[in-house]
Amino acid sequence: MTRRQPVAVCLMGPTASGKTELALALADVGPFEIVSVDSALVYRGLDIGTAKPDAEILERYPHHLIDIRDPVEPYSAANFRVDVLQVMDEIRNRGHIPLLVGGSMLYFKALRDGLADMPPANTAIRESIQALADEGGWSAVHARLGEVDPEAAARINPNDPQRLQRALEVYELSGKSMTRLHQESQYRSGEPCLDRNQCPYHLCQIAVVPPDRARLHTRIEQRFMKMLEVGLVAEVQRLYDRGDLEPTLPAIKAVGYRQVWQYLEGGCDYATMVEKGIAATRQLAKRQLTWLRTWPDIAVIESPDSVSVLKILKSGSILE
RNA sequence: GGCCAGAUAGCUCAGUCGGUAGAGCAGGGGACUGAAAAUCCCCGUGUCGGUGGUUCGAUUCCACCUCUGGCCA
Repeated sequence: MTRRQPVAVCLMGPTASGKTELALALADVGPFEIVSVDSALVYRGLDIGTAKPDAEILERYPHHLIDIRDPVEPYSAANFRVDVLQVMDEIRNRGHIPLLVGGSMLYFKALRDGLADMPPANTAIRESIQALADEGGWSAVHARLGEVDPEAAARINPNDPQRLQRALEVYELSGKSMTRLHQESQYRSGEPCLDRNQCPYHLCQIAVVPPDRARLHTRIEQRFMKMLEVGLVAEVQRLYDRGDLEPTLPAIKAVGYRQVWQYLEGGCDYATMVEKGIAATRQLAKRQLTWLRTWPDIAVIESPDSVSVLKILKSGSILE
């Protein structure tokens, strides 16, 4: 079977579902190079709490897009799309197949569907919008957005500061509404515009979806307790002690880090921190499963079993 | 042993001047375009500790009992 597009394999699934071990097993038997699709693994120094593979594993199984940012530098889905396409091309040029593994579903979506051509985040603009919110509440931001982008204002909940801020930011930076930029990226001269958004790879998408939520919850709890045992608090303490990191940064808002940070600040006791950290991980898994439930063109497996994955890859003619 | 305060959703608690009850957290479902491990939306029936009594009617008032705190011995 011939394909016009090169192939890449996507391994998706909620946190603690066993994606990493599965990827390692596949790398042993196929011409794969592992690419992390994870918004927290990109940060250096976030190791234990992100369940990042240890140095020895990374030595034997190189992972792309891990440890590519300092925690002070925010990473984004747009950055990811640029980086991942470049990495995938390099892998392809070596005659290998990209094995994309992770749980950041927006990143997978950005790769698959592309992103509209919009200005990147801008600190100064965000601060000015935050100032407007501090003064008049987020309803004031919502009202302002209603003047420049009524469709976005109708779509975005007035209580959703992140999306309100972004939508207004896009207008302030470009002079065009987010709604209009979104439309312009889909159509150019009245014709569907696919060159920018289309994914140049054929994606074979496989998801690990544990059928038993209670068991997943148990795994999550055990894994968090293990992280604490092997030094999660000390790891966050090192980040805390740097002095240049803020709890508003994406890296520090990551599951586990946010809760331990709060504990280190004296915001809660140890037991509460543990409880909140576990709950936050369960909630993350739930959101990831929500994405997966309606994700198109996906092969679902119930456990991280490399045999069933190989069967899928062979039936799709991705492996011999 | 005596006195006092509690006992209501998985947890912490509010409340019902007597007409069978509601918040936060947890949990479930959903949304998702440069912060996404983020951000936001929707979802609350539970022998109101047990047994009796008063009452048309008790989770609410009364008595006793059980349990948990605290104080006094």
